[in-house]
Amino acid sequence: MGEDVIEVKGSNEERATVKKGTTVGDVLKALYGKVDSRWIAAKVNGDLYDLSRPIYEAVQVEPVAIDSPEGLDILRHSTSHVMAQAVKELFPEAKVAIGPSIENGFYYDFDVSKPFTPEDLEKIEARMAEIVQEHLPFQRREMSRSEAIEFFRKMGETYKVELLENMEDGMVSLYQQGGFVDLCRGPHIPHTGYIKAFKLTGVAGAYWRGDERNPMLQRIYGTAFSDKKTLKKYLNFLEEAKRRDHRRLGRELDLFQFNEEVGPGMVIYHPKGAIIRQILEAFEKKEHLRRGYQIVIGPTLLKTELWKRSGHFDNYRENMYFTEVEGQSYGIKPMNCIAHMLIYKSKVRSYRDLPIRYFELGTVHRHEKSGVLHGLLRVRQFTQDDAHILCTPEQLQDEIKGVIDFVIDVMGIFGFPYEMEVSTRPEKSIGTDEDWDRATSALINALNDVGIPYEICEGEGAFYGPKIDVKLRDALDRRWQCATIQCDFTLPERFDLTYVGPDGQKHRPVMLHRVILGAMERFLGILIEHYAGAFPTWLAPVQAVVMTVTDNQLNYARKVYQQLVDAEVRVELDDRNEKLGFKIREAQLQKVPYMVIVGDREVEAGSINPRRRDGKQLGMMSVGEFVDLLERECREGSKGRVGLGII
RNA sequence: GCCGGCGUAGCUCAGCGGUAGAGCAGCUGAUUCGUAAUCAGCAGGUCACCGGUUCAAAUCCGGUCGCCGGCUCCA
Repeated sequence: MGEDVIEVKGSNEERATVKKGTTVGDVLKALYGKVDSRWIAAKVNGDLYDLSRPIYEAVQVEPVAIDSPEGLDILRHSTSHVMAQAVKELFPEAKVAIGPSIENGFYYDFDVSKPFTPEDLEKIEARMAEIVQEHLPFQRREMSRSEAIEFFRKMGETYKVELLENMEDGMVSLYQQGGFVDLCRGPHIPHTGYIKAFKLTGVAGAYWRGDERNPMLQRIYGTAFSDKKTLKKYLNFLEEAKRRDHRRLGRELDLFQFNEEVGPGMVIYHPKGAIIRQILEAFEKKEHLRRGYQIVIGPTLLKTELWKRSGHFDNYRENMYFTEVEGQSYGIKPMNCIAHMLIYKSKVRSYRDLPIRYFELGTVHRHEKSGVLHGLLRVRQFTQDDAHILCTPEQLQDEIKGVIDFVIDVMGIFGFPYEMEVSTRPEKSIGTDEDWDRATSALINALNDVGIPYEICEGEGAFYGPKIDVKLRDALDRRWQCATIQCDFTLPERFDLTYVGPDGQKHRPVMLHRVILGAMERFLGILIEHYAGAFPTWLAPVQAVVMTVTDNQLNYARKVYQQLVDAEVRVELDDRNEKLGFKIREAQLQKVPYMVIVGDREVEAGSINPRRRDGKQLGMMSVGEFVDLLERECREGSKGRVGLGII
């Protein structure tokens, strides 16, 4: 083989020999014998490369298509560069910060004296469309970091300079399309013409480097897809999500309200919302009792002295509400742990008593910043399905595993997809390294034991210990923390909790805070969006509506209604003087699982005629048969845990 | 808390310096009807709140409160 040629491999058996310095694009052509217009970049020995980049060594090359996950990432990243170009052309004084691709799109942050208006966005979008038409190539070049610093300093791009100054690399890469140059690792699409479908979706303030002490930049969000059809599909999904929004469904289904006169972040449950919560709470009590938890109830108001001892006053004061009664300062609980500590302390505990698991549906108040409130998903008063487990260090891992199993079991019943994260020691934290290591590995070992995937979030733990968080997604795919399992080293110590070991000596128990659903409010919000308001029968606030064809069947319908009430079915009677179709439509819009139709034929036969929410008519049956059917359906939907009449 | 947008009837929205509107919901009456909207009539508003500009403010300006989308923070 000559010195100026190299052998390259494809992803399967493809082989080719090319000259040194051949571009990635030409290598692909040699390997696969074709040029696919969907190919926008390639993986060279696993690293992403531009098609225009030359190859000098024997490598393995694999194409990246524009509609693959990695391809979409590249496309969106390139689109963010095009947006930045348009912004720089229209607003030359704007300084650019960062512009990555994100889940479902991209953004770019700019420092501008005046925030962008929606009209600005239209202009930017229009200019971007022109740039796309120009088919400007993305050109890569490399320079030393110090050269790059000088380069961007001359341009007045102070944010790029700051980024570069914080980098370690000796060489950095720059990308240019048209007159716009950006510091960037790449790769990019070959030219701007590859952008077939994009849309700017919004503008918002965002702190430089995500730190609220830094200046606020203007962030423009957008998205891009490989073709117009998929973009359309995505925009439709956003429309669909609006219809699933729990705030909208909460009003339409008469579940709850927020009231300006009451105050922000305070939920008022209407009868139909309250009954769902009652079902969830009844379900939770049963599930906890059968797993060896004891139900306890603590007070809402505790003396401020106690919050000082627990550390909340020092670490959590801004989020707490305080009040004064008879010259004594009290704090409203933002967490439920304190009373549980005091219950533990109420007598001498033996190692034989452990583990102790205290469960409380505890209502807490947290003064959340006004801008973060969000329907039921982020409120100021909420009820946690909270528990504190006190155990010996030896029992810790099994206890964690027990909680993980509990979470998996419950999520399985609701059919939620979820993601788990382990958060490790943050900078600002207390406790010894040994404690942290032991607890962190206990969490990780337990997850490995159970065999479910998880992400590690370095430095994201609570100041008092590492934790496992379980995240659920709302209708818009935003992630919300629900279940959490947190180790705590400080509270057992601050409250001097002990147990007597087999050696007759006092020992310090280990403590876990944990919630399964998290907050009832947040969980209900996710629940509403997950089912789009069409709750399964075991959770539906109204399981059936009895409706007559004409007023002639009213007396009979009232009897049927009463029989269903007696069987503990959540049932309503629609005795309005309306046509059947109208009543069905209303029940349908209320997403009631069953409509129980009663006409002359049913009166005659002493039966009822149920119609399911999906339109299926079940035919005539007796009330008893219908009750059995509902009971069965509740049991099936809740994996056997909940039947009729749970409360 | 920060950046931007928005607050008109119970709900969805129109009106954007010159007498507050529609559809749905509600009420009354008629109709007695078989699986997603029967017909007719009636009633319903401090245009979020406070202040300013103007002969005149729902409309323009400022402030407050609330909501929405983000950022930061979190169950």
